[in-house]
Amino acid sequence: MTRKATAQDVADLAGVSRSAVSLVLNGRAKGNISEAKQQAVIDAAARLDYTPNAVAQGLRTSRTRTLGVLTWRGLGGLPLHLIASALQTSLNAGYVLVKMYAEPTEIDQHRALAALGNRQVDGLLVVAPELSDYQPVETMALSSVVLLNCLDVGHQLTCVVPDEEGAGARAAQVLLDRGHRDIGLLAGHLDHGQTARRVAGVQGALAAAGVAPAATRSTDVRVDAGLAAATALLTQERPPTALVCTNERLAVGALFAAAQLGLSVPGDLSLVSLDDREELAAQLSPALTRVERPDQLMASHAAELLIESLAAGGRLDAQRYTFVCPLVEGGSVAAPALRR
Amino acid sequence: MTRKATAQDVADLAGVSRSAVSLVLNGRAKGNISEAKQQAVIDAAARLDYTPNAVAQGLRTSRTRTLGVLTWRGLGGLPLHLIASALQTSLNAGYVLVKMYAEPTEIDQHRALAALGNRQVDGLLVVAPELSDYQPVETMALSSVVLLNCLDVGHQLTCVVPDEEGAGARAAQVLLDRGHRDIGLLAGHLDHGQTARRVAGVQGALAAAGVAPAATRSTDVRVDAGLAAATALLTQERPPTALVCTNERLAVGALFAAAQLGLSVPGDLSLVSLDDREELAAQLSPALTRVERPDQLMASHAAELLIESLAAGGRLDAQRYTFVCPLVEGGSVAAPALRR
DNA sequence: CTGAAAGCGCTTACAG
DNA sequence: CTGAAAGCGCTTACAG
Repeated sequence: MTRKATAQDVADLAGVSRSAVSLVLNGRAKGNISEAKQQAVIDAAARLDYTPNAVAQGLRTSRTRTLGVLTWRGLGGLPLHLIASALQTSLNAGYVLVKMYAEPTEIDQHRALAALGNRQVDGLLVVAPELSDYQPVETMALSSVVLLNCLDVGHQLTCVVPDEEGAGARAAQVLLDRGHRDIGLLAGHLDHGQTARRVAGVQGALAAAGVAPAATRSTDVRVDAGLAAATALLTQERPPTALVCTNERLAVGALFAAAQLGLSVPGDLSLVSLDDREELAAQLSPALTRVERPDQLMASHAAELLIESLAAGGRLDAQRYTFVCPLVEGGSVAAPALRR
Repeated sequence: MTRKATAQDVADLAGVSRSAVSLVLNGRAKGNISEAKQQAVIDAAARLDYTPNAVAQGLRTSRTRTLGVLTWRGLGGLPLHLIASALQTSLNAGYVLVKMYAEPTEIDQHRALAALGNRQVDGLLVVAPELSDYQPVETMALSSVVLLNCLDVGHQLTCVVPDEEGAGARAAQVLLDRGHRDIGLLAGHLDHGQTARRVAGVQGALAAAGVAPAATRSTDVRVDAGLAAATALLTQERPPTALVCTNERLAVGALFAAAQLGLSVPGDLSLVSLDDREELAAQLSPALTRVERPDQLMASHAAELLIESLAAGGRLDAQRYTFVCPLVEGGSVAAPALRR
């Protein structure tokens, strides 16, 4: 922020030309600049605390070492954790992120892409708040793009996504393995792609095991809604012995329902949650057995794909990288209690 | 991302010089360019979908319309919500944010500032995860800097902060007003600046009302720790009739404790929480009466201060803007139950 | 082995 | 009223 040294300053101090400074500092001095002068440049640069002006570099090379991030607000807000993880990886690689919000409408997307284009971003990361299909704006095909947590309907772009259906199946399987056959399901709205996939995974696993479909309550993804829905399920004539929750907040509500009904978890009721990395499930008592979305891994991978393709100067393939959601054992699952 | 039109392209199409394009598009044509040519430029720019290359503009004018954000990880993670709010405001004003993580150590801060300096950011927003004192790196004094959620110990910089002590006092006052005299306090670690301020506010209000200090439990800011601490307080010989929680996660724990002990809220126990805008308190049953930190207002204000000072070309004063944390009524406070 | 020159795309005095 | 020129700081062919 203070008046910065330029390559000319370094050249003057080292007694060489501006070009020599550039060559030495970019590692292309070998066979071009004498050893003595190389050292002089390095010393001068250190003395002046010189680092090249990235704006000028960007203009000259048309590589800004900047990545655009296009994101928008979902039911659970912005995908801040995904973006933060991608940022970490990018910073480590010397890239900087410029984030833009844009509703998934043509017009908004165009405006945002234009803004990023002006800034000469080298690549673009599209980060969805919840797993969904994505209709890319046409201009995207031309540049380096990676979709994170959404799928390109046209199969033209690289996508990094969690296996939400597998996550649902895994959650159900934990309960099946312990002997549960009456399983309830607390879910967000079913017309929501992410929820639909999770629910499909749960029901699919039950069907595969020859077990009746889970009695399902679909609500807002809120603690209080989860409490109400779980209470309704648990006060039925023949209540389930276990619940799967598609989101952490619903699981918090379910745990409240159990506490209010005097049910112990996992003694009277087993609970498994799918986890959006809000870090709630891990802090409950008992900590919930859960299937976690690997935000950190997915985001790092997406950023790396983008950065590596940039370094290689190559186009990205249209591959889909699907990440397994791992099971994390908590203390909320036990064998079902004997029926009264 | 596709090959963009340049000012030269517009000039060619409009039949004028490059300078004319620049003047017209920057609103400085008046008295310099004839009406007819102005219109020709405007039409040509529209036809070519021309917008000036921000990198070139930045190099030429040394104003990049980019703001640096310096932040780090606190006990509750990164201040993502504060940053998101600041981003919203900045984007609306045509500014873009470049975020850097840096531990609050000299060396890390220097490295991050150097990276931002290379990128020629116009100003800097320092965003702390929890209210704290901040020792600015010396180079900062020279540029446009606003501190968000932290205080410059040297009183040289503009700061935007919440009134945490006032928030604590307000929370306590709600309970005092309803007639509570036995008030317990669930707090994070007391050596933590933010927690210390909140606790001081609570105890100060009690003292001012001539009430005995709150029995205090200090724990990690986690749901399970809150549950354990609340259980301990509520199973004492003479339990408090109300609890203040310094954080939402502790409040969730307290509500679990009440549920497990068969205490109804607010019938048997009143609860007030300070709120870090995780939106948990609002979703509980009952929704908690709480004192909210106005993240949105603070962040917008900080961004606006910075952007306005940039537009005015002026230096920022070293003022401290302290934001009141407003009370939000929930359903978790009632008059104390009669003592058995 | 080294330095002078061109040029990325823009804005801004400066001649005419 | 208009166009040609300089220059922001850098990198990269290109002469010598």
